[in-house]
Amino acid sequence: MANQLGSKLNKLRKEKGFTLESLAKAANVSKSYLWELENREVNNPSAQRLAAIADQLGVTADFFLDDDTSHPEEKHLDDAFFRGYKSLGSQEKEQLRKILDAFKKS
Amino acid sequence: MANQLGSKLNKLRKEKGFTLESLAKAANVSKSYLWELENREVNNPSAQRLAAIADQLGVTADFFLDDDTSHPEEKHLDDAFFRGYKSLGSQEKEQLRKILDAFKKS
DNA sequence: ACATATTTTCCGGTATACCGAACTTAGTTC
DNA sequence: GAACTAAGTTCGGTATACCGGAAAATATGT
Repeated sequence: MANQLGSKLNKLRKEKGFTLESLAKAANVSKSYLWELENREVNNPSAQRLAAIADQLGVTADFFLDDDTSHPEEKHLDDAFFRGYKSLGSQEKEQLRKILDAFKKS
Repeated sequence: MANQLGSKLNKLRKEKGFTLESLAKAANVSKSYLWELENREVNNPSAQRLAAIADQLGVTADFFLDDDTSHPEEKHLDDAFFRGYKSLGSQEKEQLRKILDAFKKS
């Protein structure tokens, strides 16, 4: 599994129930290249492709870039959530906002 | 100036008082390539290089990647929502995340 | 107007990101 | 235990990311 990016990617992919091929298709990458990302010693994917992959896995691109020293886990969950939220239509956003307000009052 | 990434980069670089050469040196990139990023029609920098550049400019790599689709007024609402979300406890965040996932599937 | 210092643009070459398709391995069913 | 299937692995080739250095262009001083 070789490198930092590789092991993170492999772990996340399996957690999300993706196979190399299914994730490759979803993120518009070849599965052979996906495999290289997970297994080769050194690699240097383009920002666009990495972002596409990260997107499918529900995280942000820098999740794969940061060396996790402190506890970025929650931060990345938050960022991913926010990105998902932004992709919604306005009436759905509105519903989420109301739910949030309800939470804040308890 | 051609592309989205390019104009953002050029603007930010000048705001921060960098010349092509000084930023290139700071971010460990060749100045010629920096120029290409700013001026060529199409380009596809690696995540690492883009992150290094973004770092020197005091932004995150995603800054160059997101297409700013949402309108500025909506953006304000979004940011406020995100701030509220982050102030929640992890259980409540988790619930919101599940609701978001449900929305995304429709 | 001329020198010269600074920044930007151009270009040839090399390394490698990324691909398609073939091959291997591991499960599953009969 | 052969025959299918789905997942993972390997590999040759092509496009392009990225570089060094040279040439324009632009700014600054005299």
